[in-house]
Amino acid sequence: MAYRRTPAVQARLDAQRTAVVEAGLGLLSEHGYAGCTMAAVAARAGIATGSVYRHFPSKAALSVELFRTVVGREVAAVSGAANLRAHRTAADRVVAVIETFATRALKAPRLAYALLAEPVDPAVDAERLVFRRAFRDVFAGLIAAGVDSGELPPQDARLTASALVGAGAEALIGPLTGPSAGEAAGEAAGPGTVPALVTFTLRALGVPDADHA
Amino acid sequence: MAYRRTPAVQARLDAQRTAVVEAGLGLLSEHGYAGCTMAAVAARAGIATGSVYRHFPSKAALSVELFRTVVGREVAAVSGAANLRAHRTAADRVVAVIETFATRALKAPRLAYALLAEPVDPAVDAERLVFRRAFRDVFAGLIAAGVDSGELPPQDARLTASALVGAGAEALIGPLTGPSAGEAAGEAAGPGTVPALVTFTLRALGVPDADHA
DNA sequence: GTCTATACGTCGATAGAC
DNA sequence: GTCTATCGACGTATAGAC
Repeated sequence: MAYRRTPAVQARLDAQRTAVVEAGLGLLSEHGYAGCTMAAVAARAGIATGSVYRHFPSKAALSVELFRTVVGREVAAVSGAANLRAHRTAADRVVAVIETFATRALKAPRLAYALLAEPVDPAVDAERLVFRRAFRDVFAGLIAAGVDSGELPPQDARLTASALVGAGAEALIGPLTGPSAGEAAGEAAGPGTVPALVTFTLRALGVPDADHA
Repeated sequence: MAYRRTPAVQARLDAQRTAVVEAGLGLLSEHGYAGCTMAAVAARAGIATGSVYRHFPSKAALSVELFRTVVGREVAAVSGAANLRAHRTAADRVVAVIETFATRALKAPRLAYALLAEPVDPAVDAERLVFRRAFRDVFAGLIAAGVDSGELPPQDARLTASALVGAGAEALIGPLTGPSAGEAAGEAAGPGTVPALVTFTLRALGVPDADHA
């Protein structure tokens, strides 16, 4: 008689896989990809090192899954912020996205650095491209609407959106690495980072009165 | 008696190393890092695959050297453009950097994509961070001067500089991948890319009359 | 240049599910 | 009784220290 996986076993396997992912997310938040060794993940998940390979064929595959999971959260968060009914203008929505993104990043700097800039396996690098596209599309929709309504000056919404994604990411990398890493001083994540980024964004969009209170 | 490398041998070795780098640069320009296999580099340099390891301990080391070489050129090019005496304002200089960078990138799209976004070995990824810092510093100096002179509104020059680096890089990735790669249409590198990026830059800097001809 | 330490991925053995 | 999941140590490669 052939062996058939019972629901109980399947449930246990699923739980174990979840535990692996949870362990990986925890390590990623605390020590970035540098701390995500297979041994460390396994230990935190309470299983043997070799058992991780029952769920992921390689470290790269696990790394990609962790990346996608975290990025999924971030995209959902900024999308939610953009769609709040309190925001009446396109600029408001774009700013909400930037603020949400930056605030969340600065609140979890190690994780944000891991997602944005930490040198990683090429497989994860490839995922970064798709995640940036996702953010770009969020921006592009908002900007296009603003241009159509006449609120924003005519512009290539796609290009402006890409530029804002790059600007936000790059502007955060400095403040992100400053406090945690032992870099040369002068990169402190001053409390002015988010407002400064917002001002940059509004100006870049071509909002008439960019220097708002 | 110990073996002593004669000048003639040394010269031949140096020439071989140069040939390897040249071959790598050629492949990088034509097919990106994807085309830079050790075998392909060796073949183009006219030596055996194993001989490449006489000059570079690993593929990663060769990749890093190629990256640094090309980026060095780019930094020199934009620095030169920024320092032209014809430019009278800080905004002019910043725009010159952006234009130079973008124009050169669009003229060598495969190479630019390799430098900016292609998934690569983590060692090259780490180099990207230092190269971005170099560009940021170029911008930061120009912007700080503009703020000091009152030409530009008060702002964190460091942050604006970082944001512009990210914006320029990200805005180009789309147009760069569009024409060559078989992506979905709509990402064409229209002739308006550079002007659009310049407009974005001027607005972001807070230049009063950003909508210049 | 050697030597140690770390980390990925695999393997044989054991315990347990069917 | 057969097949599978788990363990944990091992092989191998690589990076960093001395």
